[in-house]
Amino acid sequence: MESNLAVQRLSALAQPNRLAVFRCLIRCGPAGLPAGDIARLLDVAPNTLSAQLTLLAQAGLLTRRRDGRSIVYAANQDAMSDLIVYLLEDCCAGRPDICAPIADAVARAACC
Amino acid sequence: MESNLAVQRLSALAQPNRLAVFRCLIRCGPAGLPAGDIARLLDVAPNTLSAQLTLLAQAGLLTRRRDGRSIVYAANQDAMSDLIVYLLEDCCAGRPDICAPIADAVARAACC
DNA sequence: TCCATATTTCAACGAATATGGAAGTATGGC
DNA sequence: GCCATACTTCCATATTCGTTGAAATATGGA
Repeated sequence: MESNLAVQRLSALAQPNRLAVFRCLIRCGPAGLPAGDIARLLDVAPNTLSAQLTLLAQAGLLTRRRDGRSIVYAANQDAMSDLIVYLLEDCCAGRPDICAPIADAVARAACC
Repeated sequence: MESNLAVQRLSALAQPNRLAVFRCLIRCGPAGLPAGDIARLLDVAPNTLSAQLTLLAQAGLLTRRRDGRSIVYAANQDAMSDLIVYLLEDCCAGRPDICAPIADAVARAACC
């Protein structure tokens, strides 16, 4: 993954509403949610939310598809794993004792 | 981890220079690097870098200690693991098939 | 076709951020 | 004490970001 893309994704997530949107969609899984439902759930103006969704989608963190009058957004898990892998890269310079704590934490986080 | 803290950490990482600083320090491990060395490595003005280091440290992503005339910065791995755990939280709403790809990617990323 | 719903785009404003010059603080050596 | 080194803090400026009202687009139903 390129550094620019990582920054773009981190920027997209680095805002309270956008992080909430993303986490909400992560929990929804591939089914996703229409923009309107997200706006209601998070109590954000539709046009404001639209800008936020666009930003997340441009960063590759969300996918969008039309379903009738609604536009359904869903989290892109690959983008998320790529970002995490990038952040963990080269974390111990070959010394396992250094990054063992991180590896442990990640293993515990595996939710399934 | 609180949402606010997650946003603060994501914001701190969401800038090319700061991400480079953090990755550089992750690779250095607990030994860390003096501010001046980082400035030279990344070719950033000392005062600009100082502001960036302060921001990363305030987010808890870096620790600092004085060593003679130098101030040595090191990556805080716990902060990083906490952030990653937070980002992975609730990722599959109880359905293992959904987040298996993420779990796989993270397992592959375990560098040691 | 006409209307209502769902969402986006545009333009503009205030707020927050990034950077750099200049001055300040802390440490170590003479 | 004095000076050089290593960083930081302060301040001003330019840029970017987030939000909102208003207008535009797309879809589905009567």
